[in-house]
Parts: sequence; structure tokens; C-alpha cells
Amino acid sequence: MKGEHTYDSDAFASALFGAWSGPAIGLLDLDAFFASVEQLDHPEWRGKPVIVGGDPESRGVVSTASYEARTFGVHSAMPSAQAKRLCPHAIWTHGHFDRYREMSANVMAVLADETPYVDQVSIDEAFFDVSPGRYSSESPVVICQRISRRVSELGVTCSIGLGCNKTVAKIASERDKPRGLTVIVPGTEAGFLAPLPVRAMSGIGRSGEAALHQAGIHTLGQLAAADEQVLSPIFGVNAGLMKLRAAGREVSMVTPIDAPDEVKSVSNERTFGTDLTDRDDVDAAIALLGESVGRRLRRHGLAGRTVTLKLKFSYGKGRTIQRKLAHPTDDENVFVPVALELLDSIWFEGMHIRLAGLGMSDFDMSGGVQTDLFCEVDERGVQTSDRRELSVTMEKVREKFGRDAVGFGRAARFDSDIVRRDKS
DNA sequence: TCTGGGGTCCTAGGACCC
DNA sequence: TCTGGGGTCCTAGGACCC
Repeated sequence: MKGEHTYDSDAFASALFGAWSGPAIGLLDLDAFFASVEQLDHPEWRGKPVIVGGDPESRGVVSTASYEARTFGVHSAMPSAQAKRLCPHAIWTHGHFDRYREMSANVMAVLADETPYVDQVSIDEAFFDVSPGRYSSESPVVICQRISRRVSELGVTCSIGLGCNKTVAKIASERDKPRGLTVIVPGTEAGFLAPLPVRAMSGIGRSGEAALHQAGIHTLGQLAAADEQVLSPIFGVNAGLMKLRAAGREVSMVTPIDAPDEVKSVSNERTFGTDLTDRDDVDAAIALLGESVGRRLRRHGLAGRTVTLKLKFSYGKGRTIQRKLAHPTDDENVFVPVALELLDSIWFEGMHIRLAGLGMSDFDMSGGVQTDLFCEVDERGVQTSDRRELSVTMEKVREKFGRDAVGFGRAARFDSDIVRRDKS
């Protein structure tokens, strides 16, 4: 008997896997998620190639392609213009992210109803722990089949991988899509992983793969057996962990669902349809990015101490510059001028800016309040300005009357076609 | 007609302190 | 007669993920 199976029959699975030994970790991955939601909401699009992504005419990329579009060779992260050539008759949409978030929350609620141990890793993926005896004594396979069925009832489908840890579950989930359930029986994971290319394991990207090939390591089996001295220059402090993961021996923690993931940074960036060369335009773009970052910081109740300005130039290379502030702030009237000073430090006439990004991080508020006579600091030790109230008021107006109700007028310079990516 | 928009984590060098 | 080593903070950049 091989360790890898795809099951269709409840009876067969429960007969075979009534007794599961050790941890049972699942990964649920929603199939072509954004495109599937669009097809659910637009019945006339079902069975047709649907592409969620950026504008083919500017510099957009494909966020998600429906399975019908994938048969034409279209896939995530492909430049939209290329996708358009491969599949000219595809239905295009820029996406409806509030709707995707809503559907994602419904799916996560199904998971939470089955087990309290859920780690949501993205809008369309979550690990869950269904180890027998941890929460329920039911067969993990049966629980996964039920999850799959309940998700289908919501109008979208998922693929699930089940194994002894996250690495195994994740790779298993990719074996059979869409609507697959792939089970790696405990004890068979090393054999399942060994022949796979190193790139199959998350955490190994293009450059990691190249470095491993250089060292003569091509498969996960070879990685598991490799000398840690060889892996150290490639993975740094994680060399030992990568070996363990490749061997299928990693021990995964799946935290209870109510443990909120700590937000480490909040940022906003924008690629322009045509490069910005005028300094006033760049300043306006940064101010606009700052509004969005400030709004999200305040919504999360966060205040950051590090301002990061990110630029990409027309010839491809980029720069990121950071500055640490004396006080944390959630007020763009404070951190946007800092970002503009950072820009001053590298700006030259003739610069072609393809992308500008602005981020805030370093939210640790435990450092205590420093006193500073030269800026306003509120009772939390957060630096503010007399214009913060204006920003807050504008947000409230927008919430009530819509995004375009009020603004500083600089938004009009840039179209807004921001699209997020979904890999499945 | 080469590459979007979020994020996280790690490394390495320099400044600065003892 | 100026020099070692360790620790920590800050900054820039890169790899990776969805």
C-alpha cells in the first residue's frame, strides 16, 4: 500500500483510517478562489474562462484565472497582456475584495466549527489540526471529507491535504486540484517527500533552489540527508529546520483560532501606468499612500515608529529607505513629511519612478513614553498633529457617503486599479 | 511585448558603547 | 603612540509567500 491516496468514498476512508496515530494536520486551499467567487456571483460566467487581474493595457498581472482560463495557459502572476493574448475571449474583472473576504470568513467559520485549532495563512488557505483525541476522536479523514462538502455548499470548492505536519499537508494539498483530498498516512511521509524536487517545499524559492542544485541537492530526500554544514550558507539559522521538514519530521503547532496574528507592518504601494518623473506627482502619490496607511493604522489601533519608503525605477532596480522616529505615530500628517524627507535624500531630476510604496512598522509600544518638547504626544505616547482630526473626519465622511465623497484632490491624478493576488 | 500588491523573515554592515 | 572584542541598535536589501 502506498502512502498517498485520494478518496471519494466516506465508507472506504473511515474503514481504512478509523485509527490514526499521531498528529493530523490539514491544509485547506480554496480552488481558483477569486475566480470561483465571481462565477458564483455571475451564473452566466460559469463554465467560461474568467480572469481576475489588472489591466492588460497598463502593467497589470493576473491575480486568479478560472480553471477554464487555465486550459489556455493562463496562470497567476502572469502579465495581463500575455494572458489576453493567450485567451482573448476571457471575461475580465478587477475583483471584488470585500466579497472575497466575506466568502473567506464563511469558509473559516466552517473550519472553526470543526476544530478550534485553525491557522489562517491567507485569504484562501488555512491549516487546521484534527488530531484524534485533541479535540474530537473522529477520523481525521472523515472530518476532512465533511469540511470539503460543507465548503462546497457555500458555493466554492477546496482542495485539502492531510498529513502529520504542515509541510506534508501543504504539499499534499497541491497533488489533486480542484476538489481533491490527499491523505499521507502517518509513517509514509518520508517516502512521499523524498522523490519530490526541492522547490516543492514552501520556503524554497528560485534562488534557494539554484543554491541547492549548486550543492548537488535536487530532491527533498537529498535535502533531508544533506550535511548541515552545506545547508547553513543557504538557509542560515534555519538549516536544521529545513532538513527536518524535508524528512517529514517537523512538529507543527496549530494555534487556537482566537489567537490573533500580530500585525507587524502596514504598507501601501502603487505601480504607475506610466513612470512618474515630476517631483510634485511623486509627492502627491506618497501623500495618497500615506492616507491609506494612516487610515489602516487607526483602524487597527496601531502606531508605528519606523517609516519605510520604497521606490522602483524604470530600469528595474529599486530602493528602500527607512527612518526610525522618536515616537510612534498613526498620523500621516506626521509620517508623510518624513517619507518626503527620505525621498529628498535620494531624489534627482530625471528620476523615473515606476512604483512608490510607503510603510509603517515597529509597533512595539512597550518602550514607554519619552518626553519631547517639540512635538505633540497623546496619552498613549503616540505622536499626532493638529491635522489628525481632519484625517479622521474625512474617513468618517467616506464611510458614510462613499470613497469619492471627499479628498484632497490629489487622488484624481492616479487611477485606482489595485488588484491582489490569489495563487490557487 | 517581464513582472502587482500586500506581507514576513533573515543577513550584513556600520555606528556606538563598554 | 589608537587598539581588541562583544553587544545592541539602525539601516538596506534580498528571499520568499499568497
